[in-house]
Amino acid sequence: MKWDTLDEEPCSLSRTIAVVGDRWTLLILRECFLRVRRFEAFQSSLQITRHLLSERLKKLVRFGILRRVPYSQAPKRYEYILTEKGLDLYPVIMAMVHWGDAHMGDERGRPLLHEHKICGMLFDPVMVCSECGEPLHAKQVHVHAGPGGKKAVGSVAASS
Amino acid sequence: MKWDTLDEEPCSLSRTIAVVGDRWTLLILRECFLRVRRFEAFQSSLQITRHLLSERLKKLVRFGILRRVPYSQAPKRYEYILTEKGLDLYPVIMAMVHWGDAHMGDERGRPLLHEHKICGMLFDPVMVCSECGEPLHAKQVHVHAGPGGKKAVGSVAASS
DNA sequence: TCAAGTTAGTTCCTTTTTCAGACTGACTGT
DNA sequence: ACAGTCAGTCTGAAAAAGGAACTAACTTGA
Repeated sequence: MKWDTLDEEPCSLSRTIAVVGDRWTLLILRECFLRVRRFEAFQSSLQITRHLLSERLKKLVRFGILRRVPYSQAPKRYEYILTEKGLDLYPVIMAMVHWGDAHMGDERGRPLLHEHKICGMLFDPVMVCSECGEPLHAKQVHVHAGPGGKKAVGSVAASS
Repeated sequence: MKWDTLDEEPCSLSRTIAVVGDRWTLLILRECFLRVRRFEAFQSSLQITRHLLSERLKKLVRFGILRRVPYSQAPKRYEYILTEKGLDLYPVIMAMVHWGDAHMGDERGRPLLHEHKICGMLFDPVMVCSECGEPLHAKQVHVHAGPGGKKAVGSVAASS
């Protein structure tokens, strides 16, 4: 598996990793979800080197996750705004936040709490089945080769 | 933000990234969920260098995501098995797979299909609110500083 | 009008990580 | 005795990341 052709693998996880699976990308996206939009703001809140930030923003624009939108003509200045494709990464980030809350916490409690504006409650994100609505567990899922797949694979029962 | 102290940041996303946010770890975990357990099997299916595989497995054991279990005494041989903490990463991987299916597909269709053994249907994973059960969207979530947080932050309305 | 500040990068050099592949050691099966 | 398996380790080269100064095009305030 080559790192620079990961987005051509017949595996949706590989393709996602090709986009968000490097050292800074998910942290940049967290800032986007916290409404950070400008180069200097990303740089100072993440302490990422300017060079790498520049590269990562270009990559996210290239993959259609951020849009580079001018907000000043002279001098030319741009801000970076999540597209629909970028907004759709919210579940990925929330899944990681939730795992961190559950398994990487310290004695001080969780760093952030999330309130659902729809119901007004503090909540945790839960991954459910689109068909029956039940929470998903690895051992209850069976994998089939799809049309874009290479070969059949067994059931995704986790090593127990 | 330093890469090697990311797991001490007051941010659950950073802490999760400290564990699974490097070049190979999530791909190794995908193999674990596909019931791969042995060094040679990881190596040949991922084409990862043996050195890096060894490092990554050690790291996953150190963080309590895999257990190193002997299956042969002479010669000493071990296999790597997901712990509960590791199994709990399933939603992270499924969220990424689903995003890849939705946004990185090619003309051939999705590589894998998932069947929920509970209801028998092919499904997509959906992230919902633990309190009201509605699907989550970034713009409907408001963030508050929690006990382990540093400072208050605004609402997570995505840059629109 | 002139110096200082802001913003969005680029350039250069050093350090760290990753890659590719050979090598080791303890066995097994024939 | 000899090839093969398995789980790694070692080494040197290549790629990526880090740190910090520099550039370009303005704006602001004195």
